[in-house]
Amino acid sequence: MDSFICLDRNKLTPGYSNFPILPLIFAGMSAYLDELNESQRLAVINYEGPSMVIAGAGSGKTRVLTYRIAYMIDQGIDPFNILALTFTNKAASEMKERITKIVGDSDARSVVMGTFHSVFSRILRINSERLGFPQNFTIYDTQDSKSLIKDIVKELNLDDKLYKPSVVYGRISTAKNQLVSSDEYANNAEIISEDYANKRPMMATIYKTYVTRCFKAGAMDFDDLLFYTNVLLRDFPDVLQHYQYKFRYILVDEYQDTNFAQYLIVKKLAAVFENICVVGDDAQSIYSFRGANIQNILNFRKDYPDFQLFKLEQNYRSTQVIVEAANSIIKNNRDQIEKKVWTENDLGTKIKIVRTLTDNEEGNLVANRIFDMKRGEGLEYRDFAILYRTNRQSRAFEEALRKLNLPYKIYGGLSFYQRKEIKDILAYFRLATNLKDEEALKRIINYPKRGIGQTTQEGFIIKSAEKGLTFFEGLTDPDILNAFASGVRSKITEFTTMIQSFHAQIDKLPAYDMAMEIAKSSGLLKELYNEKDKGPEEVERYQNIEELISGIKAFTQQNQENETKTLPEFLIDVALLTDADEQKDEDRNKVSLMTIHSSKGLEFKHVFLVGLEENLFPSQMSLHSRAELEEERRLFYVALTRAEKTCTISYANSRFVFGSLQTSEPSRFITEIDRQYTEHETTQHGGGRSLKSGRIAEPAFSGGLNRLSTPPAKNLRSLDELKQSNGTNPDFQASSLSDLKVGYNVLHETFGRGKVIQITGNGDDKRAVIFFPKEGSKTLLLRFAKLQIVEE
DNA sequence: AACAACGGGCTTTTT
DNA sequence: GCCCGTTGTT
Repeated sequence: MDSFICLDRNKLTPGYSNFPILPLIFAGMSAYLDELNESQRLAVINYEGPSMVIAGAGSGKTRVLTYRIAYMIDQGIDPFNILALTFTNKAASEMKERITKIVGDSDARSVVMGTFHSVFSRILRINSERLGFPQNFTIYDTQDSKSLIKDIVKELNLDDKLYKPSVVYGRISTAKNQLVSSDEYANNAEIISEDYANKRPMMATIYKTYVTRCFKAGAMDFDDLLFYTNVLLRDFPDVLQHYQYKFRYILVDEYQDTNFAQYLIVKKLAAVFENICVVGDDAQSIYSFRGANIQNILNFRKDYPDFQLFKLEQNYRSTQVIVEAANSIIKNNRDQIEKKVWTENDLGTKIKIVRTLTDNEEGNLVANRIFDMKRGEGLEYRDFAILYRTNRQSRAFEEALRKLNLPYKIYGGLSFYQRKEIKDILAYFRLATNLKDEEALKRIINYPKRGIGQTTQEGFIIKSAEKGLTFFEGLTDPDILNAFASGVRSKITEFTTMIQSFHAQIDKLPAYDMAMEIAKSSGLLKELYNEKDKGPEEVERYQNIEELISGIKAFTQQNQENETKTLPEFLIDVALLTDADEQKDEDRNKVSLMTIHSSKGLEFKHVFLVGLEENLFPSQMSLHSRAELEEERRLFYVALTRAEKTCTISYANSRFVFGSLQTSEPSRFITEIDRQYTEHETTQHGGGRSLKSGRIAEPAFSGGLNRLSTPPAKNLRSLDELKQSNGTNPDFQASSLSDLKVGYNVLHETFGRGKVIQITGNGDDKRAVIFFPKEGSKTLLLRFAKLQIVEE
C-alpha cells in the first residue's frame, strides 16, 4: 500500500543541465567487487560502450546491475546521468534500496530508475504541451480503455459480438506496440486485408475514433505512454537531444521482455553516447503475448556491432538437480542463445512428480505436504510457493490451506487499485484533476445515486458531441441544459458545481485535505459507511477506502522539501501501480500463491508446481504454433528455476473447467525433464497425507549424475541429519490434525502412544482429550500439539 | 429508476 | 462455477 509513497519521484526537470566534470577516480572504494565472480565482475566494471549481459536464472543478475551502477557512481559518473529501466516497480525499488546501501541516499536518489511506463509517463507530463496533452493527463487503465471501446462500437452501430472490446483492444495495443499509428493502420494493405478476412473491416475506424476520443479526454492508455514517447522523441529533436545528454548511461533490465516501442526509445536515447547495457535471459522471455520481442536481443548485435557480451552462467540459487532439469527442458527449444547454466550447489533431491484424481485433491495434497514439511523441517511459511498457470487454479489450494490453518497470500488477481470502490473514488480524483476525463465522469456521474440516469446521460453525450464539446462541457452548456426538464437541470448543475469546486482547489489544497473533502462531499464515504452493516464485503470496502485515504495522508506528509503534495501528484503513479509492487508486513511470512508469470524474479526454498496437464500447461491457446509452445516451455523453465531446494510437480486426472468435470492428460513438459532428475510418487487417495509414502529424502541417485561438475552432494542425507541434530526422533512426523477424530491412535513425542477420547472446541481453541497408557489422560490444544496419527 | 432473475461467455499470462 | 451485463418486472 505505501510503496507509491516511498517511491522516489525523480525530478526530470526540463531545460539543459550543465555537464559535471568527472571527479578523479579513487581506488579502493569498491570492496564489493570481491563479492563477484569473474564474469560478474567483468560485466560490472566494463561500463563504457554497448554491452549485453545474458544472465541465466539465479545467476546474480540484480547484483550485477546494482553493483554496476554503484561502481559507475564510484568511478565518478554523475548519478543524474544514469537511467535504469526495469520491468516492475518492485524491481526498481529493490535495486534502488541496494544501491542506496552502497553509495548512499543522495546519490542513489539521483539515478532515474523505474519501469518504462513510469519513467516515460513523467517525461511525457513534462513535455505534454508539445503533444497537445494537458500536463495532468489521465492514464486509462485497461478497464477504461475497454469501456471506451465498447461505447465507440455502440456508437458506430457495430456488432458487439464481432467487435468485442478485448479483441479490439488487443488489436489496437499490438499496433501501438509496433508504433503503427491509426492512419498507418488504415493505409496498411496487409493489416486491412487481415481485418477483412476476420470480418472486422471497421477496425481501422474504431482505432482512429479511439485515438481521437482519448486525445479529447486528455487521456493516454498504457501503450500510449510508449507510443507518444516515441512521437515526442521523433518530432522534437531538441527534446530528444536533451534526454540523450541527460541519460548518458542507460541500463535495461529484462531486455528480452521489451517490445518494439520500448526498443526504439532506448535505441534513440542511446544514439549519442552508446553507453547502453541490456540485461536479460532469452530463456525467460514470457511476455510475447503483450508485444515483447525476443528479436530485440538478437538484433542488439546488429545495432551495436562492437558490443561486449557477458554471460552469467553460474547459478547460485538452486540445487544441481533443479539446474540440470531446467537445462534439459529448455534445450527442447529451437530459438535460443547458446549458454550453459551450472551450479556449485549441492546435488539436492529429485523432482517429485505426483498425480491426484481431482483438482481438489491436488489442493489437499499440496497443503498437507506443506504442513508436514514445515513441521518436520522447521521451515517458515514463506519458504513455500505454489505456482500455477492460471489464476483460477488458486481456488483449490486456497481452500485446502485454509482447512489446515496455513497462512497464505494470493498474489495477482484483482489489485487494490482495481477494486470497484477504489476505482470509484479515484474517478472523482481523476475528474477533479482533469475535467475532460470521460471515463471517470461516466463512472461517477450517477454514483452515488443522484438521479442522473442512463437516458439523461446519453442525451448529454449526443448533444455534447454534436457541439464538439466534451461530456463535462456539455453538462455545463446552457443551450444543452435547456433542452432538459428543470428537475434534471438542477441535479446536473448541482453535480457539475461540486466537481468544479473540487477542480478549483485541486492544485492548492494538500492531497489529504482534498481527498477527504471529495470523499465527504461526493457522498461516497457516507454511501459506503451506510452499507457497512450489510456484510463483511461492505466492511472491507469501507476499510479499503480508509486504507487509500491514509495512504494519501502519508503521501501528503512525506514533504521532503517542505512543498505541498497535491492530489494530481498522487495520481501520477497510481495507474501504473499494481499491488504486486507492495509487500505488507503481515504478508511476509505466508505461503505464496501466484501465477508463474508473477513469480518471475522471485525464489523460494520449496516450490510446488501444479496443474501440469495438457491444455492447461501448456495452455490450449499455445498449441497452434511452435513459437507459442516454446514460450510455454520457457514459462515452465521460469517456474522450475524459482526453486532453491525442492520442486514438487503435480497434476490431476480430472478437474472442473467451466463447471464441468474434464479429464486431463499429464503435461508433455513432465516427460521432457531428463528422467534422472525426477521420481514419480504414488499417493494414497483422499487428500494425500504423506505419512505412509514418506517424504524422507531419497538415497543417492544411481549413475548419470556423476558427470556433474561438483563433488557428491552433502545434503543427500541432510534431512536425516537435520532431524538428528534437532534431537527429535527421526521417525516422528507431526500430522495435520484438522481431521483428527475420536478413536484415532496417535503418537506424541514425549507421552508416547495414546488414543483420542474426546474432541472439544473449534478453531484455535480446538482441544483433544487423549489417553496415554504411560501418562494418563491429557488435554492438548491441537493448535500446539505435535501428534502423529498412527492409525485411524 | 431500482432491483431481481436470467443467460452468456469465459480463463493464459500483466506493465 | 462465477462474474458480468442484459432483460424483465414493479
